[in-house]
Amino acid sequence: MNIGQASEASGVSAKMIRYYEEIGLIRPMGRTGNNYRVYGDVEVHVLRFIKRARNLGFSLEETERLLKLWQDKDRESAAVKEVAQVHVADLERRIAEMQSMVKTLKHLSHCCSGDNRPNCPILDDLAGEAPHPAGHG
Amino acid sequence: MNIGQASEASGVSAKMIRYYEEIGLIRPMGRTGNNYRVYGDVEVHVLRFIKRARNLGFSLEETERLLKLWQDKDRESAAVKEVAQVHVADLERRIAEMQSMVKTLKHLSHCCSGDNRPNCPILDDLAGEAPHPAGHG
DNA sequence: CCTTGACCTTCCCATGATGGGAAGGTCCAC
DNA sequence: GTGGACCTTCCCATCATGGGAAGGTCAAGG
Repeated sequence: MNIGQASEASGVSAKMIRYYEEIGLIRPMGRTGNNYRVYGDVEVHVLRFIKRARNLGFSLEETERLLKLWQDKDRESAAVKEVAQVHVADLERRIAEMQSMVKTLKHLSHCCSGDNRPNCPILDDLAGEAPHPAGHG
Repeated sequence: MNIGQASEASGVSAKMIRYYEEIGLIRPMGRTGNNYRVYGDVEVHVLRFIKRARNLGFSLEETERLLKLWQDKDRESAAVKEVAQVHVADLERRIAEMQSMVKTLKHLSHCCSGDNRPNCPILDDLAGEAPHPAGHG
């Protein structure tokens, strides 16, 4: 299987497959005589694993840890759970941060007439002249 | 006022102040004879505006639009509201995406014994062998 | 007057994950 | 043998930010 077919089968772009190889996330693939990378079902399975991890928001660094744990038959599931829980905590922190932004923005938008007049509480807030400061950071 | 003092007064790093100037977000500052940038209260106010916009999650491109609207006394508040609402929609989309990840991850973590045994539903899911596929993307 | 330290300047590089595209080699089908 | 669809490597861009080097400037204190 060439890289294009592996890409098709895994949902990971050929560009990314080469990149993952470059950064050591996946092993350098064997090459045919014409210098083409060759993939088998095992490699496609790894790529799909990576893609799913990425879809769940894991960084490539976290994905690498998960991949190693997956391939380590002596792993402790606690280690996997730890990676997941740290990631969940990070997601929840970012969600809370964004929700706070949304809350402020919705309030300001609600207070904005949104017509052809120039007066605008959103700009007033950003300019630091409003009763409802931005307050995020 | 030198760039260090403007940074102190605005909360924007000197590095970023120069960058904002470079990309045209703020006007190139006047220089003293020794080539130092000089800032006044007006510039600090602009920098604080930018910082607040960034704290609310606006991109620099959106911030530039807001800045121009702020400085346009003939603006229509509808234009400002539009920028804010588009941004809110984007935030909400990203929040929903992350919440979906959290939901899946919490479920998988809950099903994981998290002890010294290797069996792990989190890895099973990532490997595509689980009854609860990742399903994000 | 000279040193020291705290500023300032520009320039290059790095992040994280991804895409675009150029220039060149290869292979298959017609 | 030719065209098109692949493959290869290499460089550049994104977005916003920081690090750090190399060199200029200034103020305070000896």
